[in-house]
Amino acid sequence: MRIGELSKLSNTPTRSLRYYEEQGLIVPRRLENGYREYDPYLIDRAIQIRGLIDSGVPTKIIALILPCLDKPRGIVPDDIQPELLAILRDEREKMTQRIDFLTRNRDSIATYIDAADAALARRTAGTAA
Amino acid sequence: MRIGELSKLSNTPTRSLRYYEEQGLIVPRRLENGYREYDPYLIDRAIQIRGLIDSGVPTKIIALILPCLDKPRGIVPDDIQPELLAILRDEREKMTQRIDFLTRNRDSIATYIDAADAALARRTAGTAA
DNA sequence: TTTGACCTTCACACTAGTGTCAACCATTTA
DNA sequence: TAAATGGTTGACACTAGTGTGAAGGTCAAA
Repeated sequence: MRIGELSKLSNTPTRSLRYYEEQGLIVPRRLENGYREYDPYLIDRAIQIRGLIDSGVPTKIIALILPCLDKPRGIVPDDIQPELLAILRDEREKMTQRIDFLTRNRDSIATYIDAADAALARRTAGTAA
Repeated sequence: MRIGELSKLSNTPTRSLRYYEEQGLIVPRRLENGYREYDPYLIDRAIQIRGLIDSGVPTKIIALILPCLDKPRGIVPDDIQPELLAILRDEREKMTQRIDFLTRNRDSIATYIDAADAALARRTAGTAA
C-alpha cells in the first residue's frame, strides 16, 4: 500500500511516517515512480512506534529495540553485542519505571473520577427528590 | 529549602524546576532576597512531575490533574466542572493505553534479554569445557 | 485533455523541555 | 575585603516530533 493508506489504517500522519523513515524505523520499498510502498504488516509497526513515542521512548532507542522485538521468541543472533544488551537492560528498567509511574497516577485519577461521579449522582438524586 | 537542595533531592535540574514553576506546576514562596523557598513535600511532587513528563504527559495536562491527585482519597470539590471530568477520563484512557504499550514492549525486551543471557551462558559454558 | 487526488522533496515554523551562558545579587567563609 | 558558592532573570540554542505549505510529478477518471 502507499503512504496515504497506511496513514489512515495506522492513524498516523504521513508527516510522521516520513519522519520514521528518516529515523530508520520504517523504510519502505519504492515503486518505479518514486512512491513509497508499504507491506501490510507495517500497519502494526507504525502503531507500535506511535505508541512508544507517545510513551516517551525516543526514536533512537526504538530503532535499537525494534529489531529485537521483531525476532520470534527466543531467537537471538550469535553476535549480540554486550553494549546493546546493556542498553536493552537500561531501557527495560526505564519502561518499568514509566509503567509504575503511570499506573500510580492513573489509579489516583480513576479514584478521583469515581468519587466525582458518586458526588454527582448524590447531588442529582437530591435534586430529583 | 532552596532550589539547589530540591534539585539534588529530587534529582531534577534547576532549569526544569524553574520551568515547572513557569508552567504553574510548582510555585514556591519567595524569601525576602528573592530566593525560591520550597517545602519538603515538594520533593515528591518534583519527582512525580518528572516521571509524568518522562512518560509522555505534557505539563499542561499535569497542571490539570495535579490538584486532583493532591486531594485526600474521595474528596471532590462541589463545583467540579464536567469539562475537567471529561479531560480526566480522556487522560485516564490515554495513560492506560500507554501502560499497555509499555508493558507489552517491555515484556518483549525482557524475553529477548533472557534469551540472550541464556545463549551467552551456553556459549561461555561451551568455551570453558 | 484537464481536473483532482495522491505522491515527491524541501523548507520553514512551532511546541515541549532542557542546556547553557551572561550579567548580576546574596551569603558565607578565608 | 575578597573569594567562593549559590541564588536571580533573560536570552539563545538545541533535540524531538509534528504542522504546513510550496513547487512539482503521477495517474485515473470525467
